[in-house]
Amino acid sequence: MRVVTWNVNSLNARLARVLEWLEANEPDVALLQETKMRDDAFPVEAFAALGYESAHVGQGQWNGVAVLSRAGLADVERGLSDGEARLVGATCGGLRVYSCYVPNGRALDDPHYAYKLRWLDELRALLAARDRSAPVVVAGDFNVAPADLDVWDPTALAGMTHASAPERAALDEIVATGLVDVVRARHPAEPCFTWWDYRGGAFHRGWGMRIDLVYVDAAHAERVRAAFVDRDARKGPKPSDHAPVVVDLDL
DNA sequence: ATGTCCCAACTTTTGGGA
Repeated sequence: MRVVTWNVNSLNARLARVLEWLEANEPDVALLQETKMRDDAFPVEAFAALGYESAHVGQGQWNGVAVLSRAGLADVERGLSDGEARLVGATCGGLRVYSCYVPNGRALDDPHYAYKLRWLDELRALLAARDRSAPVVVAGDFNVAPADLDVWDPTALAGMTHASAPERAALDEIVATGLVDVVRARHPAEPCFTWWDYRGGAFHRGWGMRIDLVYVDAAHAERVRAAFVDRDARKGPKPSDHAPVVVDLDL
């Protein structure tokens, strides 16, 4: 079972690249974030032509998350209590998956930062209450770099969002529900960045962060056969500012 | 580091968000 998570930064702007990537990499399940479209605009047919069923939670201009699956798609779960289109869960052939788009936070003293922490805590509560009998993948754009290894220059992030202690503690609490960050588990020393700012030549300068994460429940983490970032997908014309993160599971 | 990209709209440029 190949699962990918990818913040596409507008599915309208990225559709050709997403379809091309799906054809080339053949994931069984794709978890998308920042589709930035309403449900009635979601390209159901384009994904169906590649063999994918889809579940989309959209709100229009901002946010928007989706699950695409070639392994079945049932028991769709839509959103948290905030009403924003930031979470969709589904069961794909026995695997429970969640596509997450965590609030950005904007700045440490911004109300949006407190909202980010509340949102992460609500996700933690949802995951703490999950059905433990099924394998689960929780993935997406968490807008948090879990450790200093996950940012190009920790000193540049001092006093900024994405690397603050409360955000990292919120991720730790999510992990404590019994999850494993499988990219970091398999690559303990490489940064494995997933996002680079469009500005300032950040990609070519190596100014990135690892904020797109894939968590697998601890009981199935040893079934991970590969976990990697497809950095090449950040290159070329009209890229997203995020790269896809791919995990292969032998379930 | 803030040099870009994407969206909406009182749209052909600006402002908000990331």
